[in-house]
Amino acid sequence: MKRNGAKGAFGTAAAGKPRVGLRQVAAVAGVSTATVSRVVNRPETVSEALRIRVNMVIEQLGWVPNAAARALASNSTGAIGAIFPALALGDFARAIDAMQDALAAHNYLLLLARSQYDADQEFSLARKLVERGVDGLVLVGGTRSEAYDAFLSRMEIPYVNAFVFDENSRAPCVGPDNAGAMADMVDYLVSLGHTKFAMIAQTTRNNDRAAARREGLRDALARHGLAIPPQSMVEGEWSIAEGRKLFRRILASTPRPTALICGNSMLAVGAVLEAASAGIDLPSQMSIAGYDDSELMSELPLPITTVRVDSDEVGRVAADTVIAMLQGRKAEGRRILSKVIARATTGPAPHN
Amino acid sequence: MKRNGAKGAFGTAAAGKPRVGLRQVAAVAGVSTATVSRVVNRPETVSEALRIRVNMVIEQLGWVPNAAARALASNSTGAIGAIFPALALGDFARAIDAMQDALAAHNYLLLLARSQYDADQEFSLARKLVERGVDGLVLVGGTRSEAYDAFLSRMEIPYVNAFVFDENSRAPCVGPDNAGAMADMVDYLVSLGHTKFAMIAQTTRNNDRAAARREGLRDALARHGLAIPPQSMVEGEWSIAEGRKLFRRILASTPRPTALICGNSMLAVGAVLEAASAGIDLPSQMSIAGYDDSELMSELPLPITTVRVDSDEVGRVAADTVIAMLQGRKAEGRRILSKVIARATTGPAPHN
DNA sequence: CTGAAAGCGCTTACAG
DNA sequence: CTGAAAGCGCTTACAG
Repeated sequence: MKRNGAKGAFGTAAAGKPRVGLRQVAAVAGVSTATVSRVVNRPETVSEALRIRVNMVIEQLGWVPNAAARALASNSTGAIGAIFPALALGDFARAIDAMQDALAAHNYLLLLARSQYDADQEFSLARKLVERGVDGLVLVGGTRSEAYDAFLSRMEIPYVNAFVFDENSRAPCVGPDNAGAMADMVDYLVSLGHTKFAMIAQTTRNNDRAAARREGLRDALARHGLAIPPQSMVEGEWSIAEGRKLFRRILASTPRPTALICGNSMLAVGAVLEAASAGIDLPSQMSIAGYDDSELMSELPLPITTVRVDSDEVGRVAADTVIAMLQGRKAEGRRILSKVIARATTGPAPHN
Repeated sequence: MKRNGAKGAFGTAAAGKPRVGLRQVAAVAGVSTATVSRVVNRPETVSEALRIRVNMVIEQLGWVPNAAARALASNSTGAIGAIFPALALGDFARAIDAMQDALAAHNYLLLLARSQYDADQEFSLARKLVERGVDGLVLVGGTRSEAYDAFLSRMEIPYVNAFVFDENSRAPCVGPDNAGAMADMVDYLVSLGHTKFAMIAQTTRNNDRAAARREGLRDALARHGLAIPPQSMVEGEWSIAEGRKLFRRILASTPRPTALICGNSMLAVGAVLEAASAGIDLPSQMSIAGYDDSELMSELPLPITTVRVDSDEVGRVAADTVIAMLQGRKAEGRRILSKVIARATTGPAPHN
């Protein structure tokens, strides 16, 4: 049941437009369709004369190969899917950029989706991407429902967990040691004499990175014989306004902490700005630290102490790892380094 | 040349895995492949009994349709491509989020790519997206090379120009009147008595929005009998550090302007911060205004005057417009409103 | 190095 | 409402 008005290698001139396809290219060039395909996909297997001739015809006819047909025939789409909770947050944005570059270098296209920190939405997007035939997947975090996990292994699709690191994960992980990063921050602040801590964590629901950071902080404090009282542990999203509001809450709690750790850069900026509004001098009266080193953290009048994660590296390595898996090479995952960047908002604990 | 070890409707049980497909679903359900397809795509055309039976089998077998095959057979992929210069900049990030939601509501998937303000890269990404079979395209801006333009019309793919507005464009435009937005800002500042202007424009290369804003500013000034001297017109990227650096340059130029307009929010933040460092009081000694209303603009100690564009609306309407075109409905494009938000960084011109 | 032809997994007019 | 079957536009073993 032909959809075109005519048939045969040349016959399509009748109704509608000829819709140039590989078949027409082959006909005009006087070669088989196999040869055209080879010129495009494995040019080294074709004689130079034919290669040149075919390429000229392709150019002249302006043929654009149909990726759906190619995917169907070759069982591979040349696309990698990535699902991020959000696209515009500092660390993620940088990783996405780096990932796209790394994939492009290997001629893969990145299909990007955003789950809004919603587990169901992520699963549903993963299904859509797989249906659409991505060859591999980059996911954020390593915690998912049984059904989602089962789906992933049933589909036998290679994927990596980004922004987390766990050697025992079933999929390769490419990310920082979230708990360890926070422990480093705690150690740094304890070394400054702080004993009364508070935290404005990033919402931990559907966010195993944030949860790991919170636990990392708790464990590190415990190691020093310290603890955070419940009223000094709050959660917020990713905004300056939220950081301000929650800082007020922390301030009202007793005992007033001398060291506040924020779960992301925007919360930290909000807290620092609100401290100024409240007339609290940093760091003499209180130390504030963040997580994620966006430009804002260093450019504000009071540069903010934070944890820097090489997010470009996360994106680049995540991309390379999926590609390695697709090529059947060993894919190991990699722990990405993080480090405390001490700046003006932290200092020795005030004397009592 | 079968790739599977066996053939026939049931025969694939041999080697490898059965790879459940529509064919197996049909066989198990005891219906034709046509019926399975209808159950999935036009369920209302199938009797309830069959629909239920088939859906159970689909569920039980965990069948995931192959989008490549579907695209090839139906000549439509259910995907819309979008190419943005960058993904994480305030206005773009918001538009992308809104676009994704609007597309998802119509069951379209968004394929997102990033051109880095590079015209060649954009053209090449457009080709890749079209090869990959997107049904439509959302592009940023309305200026492109002849070859790119020709490609777009040859492919007969519906697309919209986002973030610009031009009634005479060959494709529907969904965006603000960039020149008019800047003219409004000029009018506002002139009404405050300013006559000596400077601008830190966003780089205008490959950016017709930034160019339009610069020209809009020039024209508006001319209407008031004013002009910007060359040394008071500089260009920068999207960063606080750049805003700081260029503010220093503006400050060193003669005559020193009393009103500075910045091409984006980060440049404005940098300029405002650097003004503070330079001991220049805003707005008594100088007025500074930005463009784009990110959270930063209102949350810093000195809230910054800016132009707000409803970017969510840009994304939403752009998505709806492409969908309308795909459905063969009239697609008109739409001018998105922008408005000046006066805040603390602007005020009456200082007396000489 | 090149070609003839089957097959990838769906959709959809056509006939009933 | 349902089914038999052609066709979507490529790729790729197989044979030469």
